[in-house]
Amino acid sequence: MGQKKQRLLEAKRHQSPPDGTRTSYPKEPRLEPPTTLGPQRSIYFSSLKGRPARLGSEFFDQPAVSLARAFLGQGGANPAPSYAEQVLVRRLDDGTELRGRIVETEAYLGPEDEAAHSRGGRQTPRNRGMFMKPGTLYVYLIYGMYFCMNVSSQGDGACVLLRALEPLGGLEAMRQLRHTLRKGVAGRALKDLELCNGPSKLCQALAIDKSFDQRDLATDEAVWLERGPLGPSEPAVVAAARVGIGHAGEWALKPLRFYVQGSPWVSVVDRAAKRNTQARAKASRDEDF
DNA sequence: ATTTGGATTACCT
DNA sequence: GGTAATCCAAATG
Repeated sequence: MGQKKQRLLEAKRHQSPPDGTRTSYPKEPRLEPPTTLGPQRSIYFSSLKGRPARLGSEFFDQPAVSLARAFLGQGGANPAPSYAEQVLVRRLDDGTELRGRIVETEAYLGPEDEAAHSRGGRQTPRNRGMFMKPGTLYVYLIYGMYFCMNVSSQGDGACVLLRALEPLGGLEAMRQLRHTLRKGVAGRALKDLELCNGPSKLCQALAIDKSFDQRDLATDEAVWLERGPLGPSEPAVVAAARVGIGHAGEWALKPLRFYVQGSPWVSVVDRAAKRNTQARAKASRDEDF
């Protein structure tokens, strides 16, 4: 009931931060600028003051939890005072660039993490990417039909799963990719919110498949990471239990999933965290009076 | 050589 | 809230 309303309120709040500049979510499907020709600007430099937009290997060389938060624009190895949420960019063969701000991640810590594919130090042909240098992609097939995309971090067998993006560019191409790659023939058009709000959905939307396994996010021509626009402050990040790992005992409960608080683009909102947030918000409202 | 199950999604009641 | 879909690869014999 109040569920939907709450979500709208959250979206709205996040849409219009008090001081404006940080984030703005499109109110309606936005038509993309022409994507017919090759890049109209360099892949490596954005218009932002000549600052290199592409993140290099050093960014990925931090522990999994730190990297998982850094993807969301929080602390970590970002040179202060840079509080940028990171943008994943995928350049299709025809030159179309698809962009999405990373809003949800999960950290997998390596051998000791019972929920990780690398648990117990298992190293197999499939999960080799987890053990390669930070910034290496680990893409694997799940449930026989979907892909998940991870980025290797510092630490043996540690990596970060990308779980959700806020689509920023190439939305129509994403919609088409999702439409054609989706299993059902069925066909209502997907809402913007449905494009990238899940680990396998974002892989479909960006046309990421097994062929991207073990590629280097720092140097690959078809996929890379850019610093988003700088914000005045770090985004609020929620830490919650990871999704879809019923087994793994105590490890299933650890707060190793991270998402941008209040973002409507997140795949799963943590109920407990949400209640706490509301309680805090209410408390601070009450204090204001 | 066989068996088992999954870091999910979409559609059902 | 429940569950079918779908197949690779890890685990086991």
